[in-house]
Amino acid sequence: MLKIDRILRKDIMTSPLPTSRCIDCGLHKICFPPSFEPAALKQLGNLINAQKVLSKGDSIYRQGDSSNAIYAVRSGALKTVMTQADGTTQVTGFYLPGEVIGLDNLAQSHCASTAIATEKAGLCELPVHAMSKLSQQLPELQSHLFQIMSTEIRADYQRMHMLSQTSAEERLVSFLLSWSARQTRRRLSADALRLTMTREDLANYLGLALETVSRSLHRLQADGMIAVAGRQITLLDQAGLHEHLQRQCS
Amino acid sequence: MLKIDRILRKDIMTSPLPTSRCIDCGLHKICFPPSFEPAALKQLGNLINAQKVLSKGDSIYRQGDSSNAIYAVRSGALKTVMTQADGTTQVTGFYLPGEVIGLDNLAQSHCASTAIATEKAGLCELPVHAMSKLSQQLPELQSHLFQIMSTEIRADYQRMHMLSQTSAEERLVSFLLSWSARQTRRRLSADALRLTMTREDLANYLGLALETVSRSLHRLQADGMIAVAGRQITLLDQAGLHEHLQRQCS
DNA sequence: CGTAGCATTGATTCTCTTCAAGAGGTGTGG
DNA sequence: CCACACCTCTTGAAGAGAATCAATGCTACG
Repeated sequence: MLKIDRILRKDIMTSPLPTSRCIDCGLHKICFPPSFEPAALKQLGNLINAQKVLSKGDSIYRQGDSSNAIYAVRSGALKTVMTQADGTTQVTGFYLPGEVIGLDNLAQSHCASTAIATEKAGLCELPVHAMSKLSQQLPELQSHLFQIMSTEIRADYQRMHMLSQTSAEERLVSFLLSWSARQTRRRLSADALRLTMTREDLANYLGLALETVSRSLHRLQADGMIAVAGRQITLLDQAGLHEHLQRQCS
Repeated sequence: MLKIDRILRKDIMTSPLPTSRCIDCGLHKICFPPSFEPAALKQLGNLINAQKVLSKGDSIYRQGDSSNAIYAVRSGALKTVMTQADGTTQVTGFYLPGEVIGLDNLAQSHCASTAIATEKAGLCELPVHAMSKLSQQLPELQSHLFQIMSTEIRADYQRMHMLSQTSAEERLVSFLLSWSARQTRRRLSADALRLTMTREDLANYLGLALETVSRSLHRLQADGMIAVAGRQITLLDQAGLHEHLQRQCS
């Protein structure tokens, strides 16, 4: 018998649980550091209360929803978007398998953003309450949560620097290199990038106009640094790209 | 007998501990939510291993230092600064009494930024290790830490939106209003702001040139929204300032 | 095969930066 | 107590980079 907690949107499927054990998941070494004992992983797996499947365009939670879970991405890709009081929006992040969504909702009553699948995606739902409790017993889990949150904060500072101090081209380069690093983490090619978002979302994320993204990519291609084929981007000269970031100082 | 763990800089004073009990601190209702039991507060106070006093320009920790504590500001003001690989810097935050510095170092081995007093400041040092342990016993402390971290992440998203989507004037206005809110939290005037940083640091924080900050303040003054007298800024028309942010959409 | 969403390219406009000079304010030493 | 130096802030003029407006091209999906 399938216990369906609550169907938020008609098109979010809740699959049965038998395979929902972290230890069986090919991503567990990415989601959680190797220091985790199998026993701990099993406990963690036990508290996953549902695996969700989203089709492109579906949202796993929406801004204003009451927040009671965080999510680990198993497959596919998502973005998070915040709508401001003035109606403008900000894309706050892109998420790939092995990454965690919803840290900004942890210990908060309502969601501050909306998480949308940019392609068909599968997620594990981790109820906040149960996870807090488990963290009380597993110091390594608590510490891991502190760690991914502080890492997120650091990454945010990095991004603010990028948004406020660098040129359009530099932003693109730094984004591409970080995307490459994320692909590497997933054991994918460091050079053949497959972007999961539209130019518009990327532009919003980088604080640029979408035309500027297009033009900057074009310029990088003209310089022989990359090859652009729609969302398929190949890094031809990683060293050169890194140099691009080390702005020449006097 | 005074146990001095380690003096990082010659000019950081370590004062004796007798008054280091949160419950005695006028700020404890700001540092920690009212839900904290007196007993919990006392335990927390017990783990403060030093109160530090910094004079203007001193740093409590530096980028690259090994990180083993977070800090609560008791008095004065500080800023945090990150130096990038390319030598440029980013001011990542300004801190006032009752606020917590160093969340980005929690569960990380090294500090990613430097915390500098922008005026004489007093801080409580909270050793991370002891605090993690205590969080294992006090669910409310763990939850409070999760909460301030997720709040920080949300604020960062907000700031990214500001940095990437708004005009110089809007950034100033949004900064002034948020500064006003922070003064209110400390039961200070919501209108008579006393900024603690130079125009240069503010400009860097907002992603602008310092000349632009100066000019934008001038314009806001000309519009009768504020009165500028160096770092003393008076909000003359809060409603008008709020309108400034609700960009007129079609 | 046609349409809709996504992406590229071009021309123009505008905001902010940069460079430059000078004014105000503060602290230190004579 | 004043003078000088240093730091901070203001103001002006010129230029650069990105946004905006507009049109066209591409691709994928029904």
